[in-house]
Formats: sequence, C-alpha cells, structure tokens
Amino acid sequence: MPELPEVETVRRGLAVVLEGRRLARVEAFRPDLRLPLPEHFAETLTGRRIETVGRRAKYLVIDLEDGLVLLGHLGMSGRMLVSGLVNTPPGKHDHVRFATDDGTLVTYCDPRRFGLLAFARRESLAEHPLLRDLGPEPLEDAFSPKLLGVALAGKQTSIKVALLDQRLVAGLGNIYVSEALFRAAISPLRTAASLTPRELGRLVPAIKAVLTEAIAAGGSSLRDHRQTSGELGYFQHSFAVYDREGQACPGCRCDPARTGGIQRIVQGGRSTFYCAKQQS
DNA sequence: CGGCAAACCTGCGAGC
DNA sequence: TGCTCGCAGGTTTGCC
Repeated sequence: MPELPEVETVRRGLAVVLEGRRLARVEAFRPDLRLPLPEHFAETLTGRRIETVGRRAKYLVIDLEDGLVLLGHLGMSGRMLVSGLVNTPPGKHDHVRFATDDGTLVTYCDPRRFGLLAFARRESLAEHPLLRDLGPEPLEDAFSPKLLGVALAGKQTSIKVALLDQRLVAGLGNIYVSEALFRAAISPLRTAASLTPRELGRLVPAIKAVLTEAIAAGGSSLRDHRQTSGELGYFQHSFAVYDREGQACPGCRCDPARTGGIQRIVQGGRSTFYCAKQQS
C-alpha cells in the first residue's frame, strides 16, 4: 500500500491519460472489494467524461461530468496500470478495466482486495463517509506545528500510533511515520501529547520533507507499488530506518554489531523502526 | 473515548 | 519439493 506519495504518483499517472477523456467501456470482473462495488458500476461510468483526477489523503478522487465522483483506495496491494487496449482475459487480480475513447486501458488490480471503488457527489464530497473524518493534508500550508499540536493534545497513545490515525493527519502510513520520526529525532515511543512546541517544529517539516522527496522519487516500491506505467518507485533506496532492522542508521557512526543498530518494535500491531541513539 | 487484538485477503520468503 | 509460520505501503470492528 500505498501511502500518500504512492497514491500521488498514481494520481499523476492517471491524470495524464484520463483528464478530458471519455470512458468508452468499463468492465468489472468481481464486486467483492473491501466495500462491494456500487450497483450498476460499469453502466454508471460508461460514456462519462473525466474532468480531473485528484487526491485526498490516500484516496484517488476522480471528478466526472455531471458532478459524479469516483473514489478509489488502493488498500495494501492495489495498483492502477495504464496500457494500450488489449483483448486478453483479465489477470487473476484484475478487478476493473476502464477503457477511454482514445484507446487507453486503465486496469485496477488488487491481490488482497483491501482497496475499494465508490461513488460520491461533488457537491457533498467533504461529507462523504469515507472522507468526512480525515484530518488535514500534510503537504498543505495549513498543516503547521500548531495545528498538529492541537490534534495531539491530550493523546496518551504513542506518537507513532497517533500519526497513523487518519483523523489527526491524513495520508501518512507505516513507512513514512517511521521515516519522519527519525528525521525529527523523536522516539516513536513518546506519548503524543508530550511533544514540545520545539519538537513539533521539527516533526512537521520532517513530515513534509519526507513526503515531498518520496513523491519526487515516484514513491516506494517494496512489494506491490507500481507507478501507472508499471515502473518501480525508488524512494525505498532512501529509507533511513524502515525495514532496516539491525543495520546502521545513516546518522550514527556507531557499530551496529555492538549497539544493535536500528531497532524493530511493534506498536499498535505494526512494525516501527527507529534508532534509539538518535531518537528521544 | 482509549487501547489493543483480530478481522478482512493473498502472496512471498524463511525455516524445517 | 512442500509444509507451516510470520510478515506485508490499510482500515474497521469488537471487546474490555
């Protein structure tokens, strides 16, 4: 899955081929995604013109004519792949195909089916159940140390788990939380409410920087993420701590064989990676 | 409300 | 080769 940078990479790839095009043919091969595919999914979309391909948090937000909005979430393993038209049968995990009026095929593929496709209306988008509780976009100027401080106030959970809560800030996932906390030199074990203004002043720019750099790299490709072209992102080569248990952290000169290097712990049921020497 | 485990589903690598 | 186990970019639900 895709976190914000991966979804943004996919959004950009889709925008190039979809914006201004009309959907000539839509085929749904199975309806049982995380949420059932909407009734009359293909018929509703067929013939409609796509205006813009946007993003909110980890959701793709595709605006079509007449105020119809298609929401897409890639879950853990979802992909949107762009190709020329083919007449081959869909792959085992290809669930939906969208063909445009100029001969482009977009295939939604998701082996684990944790992703979803849903309809919304433009005029009530912010109130849609999937979007209404989302916190601020971390790359917008409004996402400031002060705003994050308010969101974290009173939270006795760890800062790691708090940053994964999409209601507090929207778009971070397991990779970029570990990476941002490393950059800000803050221990993932700290209580959310315990961060000082000074620390929040490091954390917010760290979040913005790591997301921005990851978007520029086309996201991180560990197992599933692909750009719409099928190419790999390459930000995984820039990880400081994620998936690097036992290795030396880039800021430490200490010998990982002696200090244990980067630690892996479990918080909220998910792996956290950090350097105990640099993060407190 | 908070916190945590389990659930959803498939695939892959490690270890035996 | 083949089995089991643990783990995976997410989110929701149910229980205490």
